[in-house]
Amino acid sequence: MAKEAAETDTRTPRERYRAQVRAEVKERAWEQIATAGASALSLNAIAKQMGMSGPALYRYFGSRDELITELIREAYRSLAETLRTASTTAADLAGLAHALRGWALEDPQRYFLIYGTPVPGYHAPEDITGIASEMMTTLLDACAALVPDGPADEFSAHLEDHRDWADGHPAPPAALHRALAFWTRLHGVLSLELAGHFTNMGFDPALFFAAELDDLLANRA
Amino acid sequence: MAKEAAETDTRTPRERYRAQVRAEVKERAWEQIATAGASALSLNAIAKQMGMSGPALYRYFGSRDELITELIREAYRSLAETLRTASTTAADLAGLAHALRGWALEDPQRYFLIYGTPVPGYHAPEDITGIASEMMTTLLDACAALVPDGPADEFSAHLEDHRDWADGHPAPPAALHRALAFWTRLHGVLSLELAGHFTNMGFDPALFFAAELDDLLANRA
DNA sequence: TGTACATCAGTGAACGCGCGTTCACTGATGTAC
DNA sequence: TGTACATCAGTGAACGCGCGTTCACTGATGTAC
Repeated sequence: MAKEAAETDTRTPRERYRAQVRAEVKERAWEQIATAGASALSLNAIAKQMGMSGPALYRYFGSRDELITELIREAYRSLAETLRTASTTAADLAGLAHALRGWALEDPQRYFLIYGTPVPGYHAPEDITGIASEMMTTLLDACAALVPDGPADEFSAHLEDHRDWADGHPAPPAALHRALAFWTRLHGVLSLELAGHFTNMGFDPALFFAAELDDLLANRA
Repeated sequence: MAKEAAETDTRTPRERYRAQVRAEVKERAWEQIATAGASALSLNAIAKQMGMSGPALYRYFGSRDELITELIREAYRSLAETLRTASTTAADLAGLAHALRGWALEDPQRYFLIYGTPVPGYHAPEDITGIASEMMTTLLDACAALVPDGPADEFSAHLEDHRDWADGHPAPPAALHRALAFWTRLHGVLSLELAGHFTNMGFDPALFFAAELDDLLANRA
């Protein structure tokens, strides 16, 4: 999945085993999250599921919070990776949009883990911010390729002076604006769809998503 | 707040007292939700805060779930009411948008209670759907007043045949489309803002919200 | 106005549950000579 | 190749916690005659 498979594994058997158990713990955790949401995630339950005792997991994760943090990292990485892959096969915004939607529908609770209701107490470690913004790079690439740097609207002007989040990306302000709108508009549709707010409303969520995407693609200044 | 104050109160003292305690329970519940999120809501904690024993609350609410359901109802009603009020003073979409934003910022966790991550197990009682869609009526009124029923795009055509959710509202398809977009786009910006995804990004969320609103107001077919 | 009864708010004890987490320990696996 | 030691995965018992919820009961408040 990540590294190229060719290079020989220099890890000791113990290290390999550790990594394997850690992976299984996370796998079970994802199952739990998919079924009952992140708030229901329980170390003891995972341990039981794996046929071991609760305290055993403390060999692998320092605490419940540490596990959740790791899962959040994994989710952000997975999303970024998905978009990156999509951008290599079809480097347009439509491709990214559908990759995003697919990723979200694949596991709604994973989507909500990163973009859903924040737990008032929890504060993510610093490195998360960086990983979270990785996906923006792909988005900005696609937007920069598209926008003809037309006359900037008011907010684009504001973005020109507040582009820290773009992390040095050379995209013109209009592209920054479009990347932001891409993100928030599709999130708007997706999150409401995943949360079930469209059920019983009658229309087809996929068509609505497509319509929002079309509007995003329409290049008007 | 609700009914006109003039009409004499026909309730017995006991009924009045009951209503008062119920109200206080809900008030404390809202405090708890605002501070620690809905998942942390605890009947026992509320009871302790009110200086009574845990089981006492079961005189007022059948269960924890019943209390939460009541809070959800209250949130939907409050939002609908807020928009309704806004529409009487300034009956345009901009007024509604700012009322919505104000309402959301007033208590982010209340916003998330209805529009945030759904708990996989929980299923709201039927009457909630109706209350939830009340706010749509106000939205549709404002949109119908605005849209000149121009040539419909593809999704509007789809909406023409799938307008159950509009509950008989006579708004033209383009207005339906705009009402939906209004809802989901502003939700997109708001929910990400409230969840803190814009912090450290540098730009001003209020300006971005305004930009999205402007785009919504721009009348193009 | 006073007495007899019904209603109902609130208490305290209890049940059963699962949680995160610590600790001292066993036993297997790896390492060094 | 064999022995002595160190590392470390996993166990079981335990702590303390708070939760939702039930139940039998007390005592105050309201109602009917």
